[in-house]
Amino acid sequence: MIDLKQLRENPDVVRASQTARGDDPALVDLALEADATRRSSLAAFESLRAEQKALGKQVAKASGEEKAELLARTKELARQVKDHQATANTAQERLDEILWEIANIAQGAPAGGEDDFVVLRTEGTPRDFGAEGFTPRDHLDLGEGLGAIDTQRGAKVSGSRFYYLTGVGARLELALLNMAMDQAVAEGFTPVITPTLVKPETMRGTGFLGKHADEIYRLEKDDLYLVGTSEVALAGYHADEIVDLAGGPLRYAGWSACYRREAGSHGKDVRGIIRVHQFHKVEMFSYCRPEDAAAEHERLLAWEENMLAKVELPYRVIDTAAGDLGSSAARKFDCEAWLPTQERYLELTSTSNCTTFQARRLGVRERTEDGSTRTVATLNGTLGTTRWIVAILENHQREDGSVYVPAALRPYLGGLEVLEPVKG
RNA sequence: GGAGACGUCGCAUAGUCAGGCCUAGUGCGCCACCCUGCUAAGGUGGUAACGGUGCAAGCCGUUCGCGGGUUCAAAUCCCGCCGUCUCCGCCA
Repeated sequence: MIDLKQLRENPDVVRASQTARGDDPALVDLALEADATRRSSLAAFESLRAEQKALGKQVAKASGEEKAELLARTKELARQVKDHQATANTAQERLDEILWEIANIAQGAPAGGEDDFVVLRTEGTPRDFGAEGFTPRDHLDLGEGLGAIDTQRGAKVSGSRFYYLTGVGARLELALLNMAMDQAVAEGFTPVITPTLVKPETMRGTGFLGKHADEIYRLEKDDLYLVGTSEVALAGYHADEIVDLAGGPLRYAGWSACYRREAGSHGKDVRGIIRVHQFHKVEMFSYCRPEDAAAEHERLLAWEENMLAKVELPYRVIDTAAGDLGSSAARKFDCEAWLPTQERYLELTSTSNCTTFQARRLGVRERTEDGSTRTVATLNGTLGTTRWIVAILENHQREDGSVYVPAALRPYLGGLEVLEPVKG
């Protein structure tokens, strides 16, 4: 949720952000209107309520005829108080409804939609398989050859977009995620294994129940949601708390399974494990002071790039356009690895600066030096996911179907330097 | 799944049975000041969040797990929900 004070003082900034995102700028005026209604109705209720309380005290002291007369007056007053309270409540609810619909204010992100990103940098050079004299195989071919990926049985047991990781596939995922965890811990993150089922208010607070609510699994019977990322559980971790940021940002590295319905992506990335309903991820999450958020965002990006360097992948960094941010982010950087068989870049990491948007919805504040409280900023970023296996297999494949293991990963694979095919 | 106990201002606790003097008391902790040549001890005052209003000091409202209800008036009475703990059952 954006800051109501800011909306009052700089409505144009919010309107511009809504427009850049392709959202409705008229919401801003609806909010201002609702806020005015709320304030006037609240003032009316509060003065009546004060009068009622004062009269109530007199009732307690009075007796006899005097009391009867007071009771008559105060009865009528009570009725009015109730009416005004209802009006004030309605106005408050109306305002909340609108405020919860307004997305975070984009900051520095290019305007436009999914295709309007800006490429910030390109790192590493894709291999020239033509020069090497062979046609690269895609990750599923390779994965099946290695006995690492089994989508057939995944579909048999759970349906499309499910898979088994077996043998070196399972080991590779564990290796990658353990390496990610170790890096995070070395950088001072607190490792956390999070719940993957959360209550509606937590899911709503993180901003995932807006336009993309269809992406999320919901357990109707229990009124719980399956998280699409541990960001959700980590954002909720300090909900309704006043945290201490005097010693710097609070940084958590979440390890969790992630679940996505992939509604509306029928026919897209149907082969292999690029786009699946369940995967595993190590996610960085940071609570910091609002003025430190931009710098923290750069740090999260740098840590992501560290991981990409360790697995020796060519990638580019993009600055996501406003319309592709998701409702909570003010800015988002994605790292996309080169995918040789599709000759395109594939998102491997995503880091978002949610400024105070999520924290305000979730009630995460800090104590300032003057003793007051204020909302903190939250950020998140990917350190590793199952999908990385796709890029690792394809980029590090050799003509015989074996796969080179990046040096940094070897300690996590018992020293294995090459993944060898299990058959022909 | 069954039974019971509990949920109060950072922590601990009083208040709930008998609704109004609760503007939620007390202790601890914390902060400021005073006193004591230092330290210990002591004294005085302060000590929540959110919102409204005001240039400001301040004033007002809301919040006693959450949501409803009864009443002129609810921490207190009634209903529903959530959470914690204990015991029993069931399953690891």
